[in-house]
Amino acid sequence: MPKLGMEPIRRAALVKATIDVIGAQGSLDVTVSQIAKKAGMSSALAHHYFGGKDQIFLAAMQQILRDFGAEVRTALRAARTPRARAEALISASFAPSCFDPATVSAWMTLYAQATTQPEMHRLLRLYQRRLQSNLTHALRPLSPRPEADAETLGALIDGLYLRAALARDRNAETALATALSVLDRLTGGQK
Amino acid sequence: MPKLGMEPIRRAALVKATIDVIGAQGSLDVTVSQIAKKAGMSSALAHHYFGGKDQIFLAAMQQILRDFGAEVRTALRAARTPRARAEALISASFAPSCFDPATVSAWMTLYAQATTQPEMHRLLRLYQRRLQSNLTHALRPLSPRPEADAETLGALIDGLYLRAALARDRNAETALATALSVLDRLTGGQK
Amino acid sequence: MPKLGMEPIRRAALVKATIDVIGAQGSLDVTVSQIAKKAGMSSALAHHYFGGKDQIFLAAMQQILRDFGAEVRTALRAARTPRARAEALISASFAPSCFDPATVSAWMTLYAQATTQPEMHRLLRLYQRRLQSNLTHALRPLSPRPEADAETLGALIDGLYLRAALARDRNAETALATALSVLDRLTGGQK
Amino acid sequence: MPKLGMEPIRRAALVKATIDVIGAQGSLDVTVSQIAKKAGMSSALAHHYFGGKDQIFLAAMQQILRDFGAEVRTALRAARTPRARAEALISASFAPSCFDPATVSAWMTLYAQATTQPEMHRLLRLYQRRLQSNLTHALRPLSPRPEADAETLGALIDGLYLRAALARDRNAETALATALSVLDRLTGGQK
DNA sequence: AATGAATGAGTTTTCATTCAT
DNA sequence: GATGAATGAAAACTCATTCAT
Repeated sequence: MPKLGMEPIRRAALVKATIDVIGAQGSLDVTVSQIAKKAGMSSALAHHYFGGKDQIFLAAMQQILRDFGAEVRTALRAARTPRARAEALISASFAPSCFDPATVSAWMTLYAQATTQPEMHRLLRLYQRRLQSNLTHALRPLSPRPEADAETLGALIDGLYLRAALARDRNAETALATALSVLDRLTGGQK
Repeated sequence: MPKLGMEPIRRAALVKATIDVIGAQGSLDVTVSQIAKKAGMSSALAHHYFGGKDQIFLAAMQQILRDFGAEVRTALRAARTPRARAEALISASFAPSCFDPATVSAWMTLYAQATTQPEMHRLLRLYQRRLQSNLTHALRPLSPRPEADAETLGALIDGLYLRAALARDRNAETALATALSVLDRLTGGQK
Repeated sequence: MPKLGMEPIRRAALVKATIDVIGAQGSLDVTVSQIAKKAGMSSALAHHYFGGKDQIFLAAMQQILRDFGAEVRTALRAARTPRARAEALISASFAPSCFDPATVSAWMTLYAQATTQPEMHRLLRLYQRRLQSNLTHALRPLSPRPEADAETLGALIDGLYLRAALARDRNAETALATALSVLDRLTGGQK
Repeated sequence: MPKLGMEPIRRAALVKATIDVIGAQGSLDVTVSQIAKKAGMSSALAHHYFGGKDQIFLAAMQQILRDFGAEVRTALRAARTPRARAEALISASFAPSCFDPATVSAWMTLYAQATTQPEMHRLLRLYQRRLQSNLTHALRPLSPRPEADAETLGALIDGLYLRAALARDRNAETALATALSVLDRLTGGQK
């Protein structure tokens, strides 16, 4: 068995460490040194593998979105009806993992940085398009205007998440219930 | 007799400069020196009048929310029916001034900082509660569940704003239309 | 009655304020603004009357030494014998007023600044010469080597004060007792 | 393999530079930049190795006391009789190295800072206790009240040092002679 | 006489980044 | 592949001092 290149291992460790550190201190004001230390290596090595702080951050965001995407896919796979698929998409957005402090901070960072950093902007758009496309597909059999309703639902999800994430009292359930009730209205309660 | 009454002038100038600088560079990574320079004074004076960077920021955010609040009140005053009041609230959220780059950056900053800075968190909650209260009041004659619908509309507005603000192509109108159409559905189209 | 010039009043207020502020915060790291505020005037006025921070400090030190000198003279006036005079000189050095935090800080400052600031050095020498002269005079009828013994006693007083002042547990009495017992030995217990 | 083991070297260089700079300018108002420059490195590195200015200062003071302690131990080792030990302790306090401008400034700084900085206070107490203990031990066979006499001698040494150090005309010898003569009196001239 | 206004020069401190080994 | 060493550049903040009124 050949000795594996360290690169993917190191990169993964750094990405995980980034998310951990952001979560631990609930803020994006983390230093490369903190991240590298958490990942068990020198900050010089972090630079070596990523080139710079921005890219480490970017990779961490990508990872979070990738994780989220995976959860969504898993949920979708288990859903047997269009209605179930729509519900799965909504539920995934309010899953406990989405309210992990690290995830919340990362999302807020993403929003804030999307105004200036093209890469972050691209990432955010990617997430939005994917959600839009998934929702549209699920709503097609249920709604006369699937695109428009998907847009509405997507925005509603984001807005509800924003509020639930920033409220100290974890009311993810309320947010979820609200979103599902809107789904009901949009689809006339069809299953 | 010394030159008198500069404090409010300087403070206002600094607040304006803060918004300008954030808007101009589309990012929250602005320094006190940049702000002070833009406001035509030394950074020392900025510290003298505000005490520190955080407080300058806070004052700027408060100003933005105050401006927004004023616009909302003006719009409400012209509205003669509950329906018109609801529309006014929604329209105000998608007014051109809300899409000014400085305003957008400020909002994103607010979201990002609310996770850690208690003052910013308080400010954001204040905005949310005010919107919620205004919407509930407007919906009371139109909806059987005014609180729940206000919550839905509030979150929808935030979500739509987020998307419209971050999309480079200015589609505030689409967002507005979407929000109004949801208002229609929630109220059964009553006027 | 002519309206008195403000100058002496302001200067006195500033000197007092300086001592107060140093005492209150137990450190020489006080700003002109703090002092001026305490004295109820603007820092600009403080500069106007004193020319600069160093001079304010110097005046404060002079005041402390002047106060100490006055106490010494009062004590000497009440002393009827050489022995009583020597005791008065020693007692004055360990009077409660000498252990006032402001006084202690001022003395330490004086020592520290005497290495560089000629004015402070002069002031310290003045104090030392005066003590030396007073002690010598008091010891002349009691000791075969009044100068040498005065030197010894003077240094001992300084050393004991240094230790008592820096010890948190106020042991001025012990220090005083030690000094007096050495006086006894030097003079063979003569009264 | 990176260059290794610089930490102790850098730390030692910084400590030495601190003492040098304080000595050269005879004042405690030295900046980290000055120290770092003298030590041939960037101020950032100084912070990296020490964490902050206060800790650099503290380390410098500790070094001075350590050096002094070493001199004392060396002198004690050569002393064969109690009397010789007492003389050694006294002589060490008036050794030429104690009158090096840097050392004098450092001592004055120590006194001045001991009123506010707990670490400095601890350091000073440590020195005082060590001297006290050494003197007591040496005086035990010579004096009926070794503790009290040690206290007297210790304070006398401090007071004489203070005066000699601050007098521009180097009269360390006179101070030493005075201290030794008091030792004689306290011990009845025993050898 | 008095002061609010204003600042320049300086301080400590932080950190992403580079480099020699 | 890996790291300790090192720094430049910049940040926030402070304060004695000056000035116009």
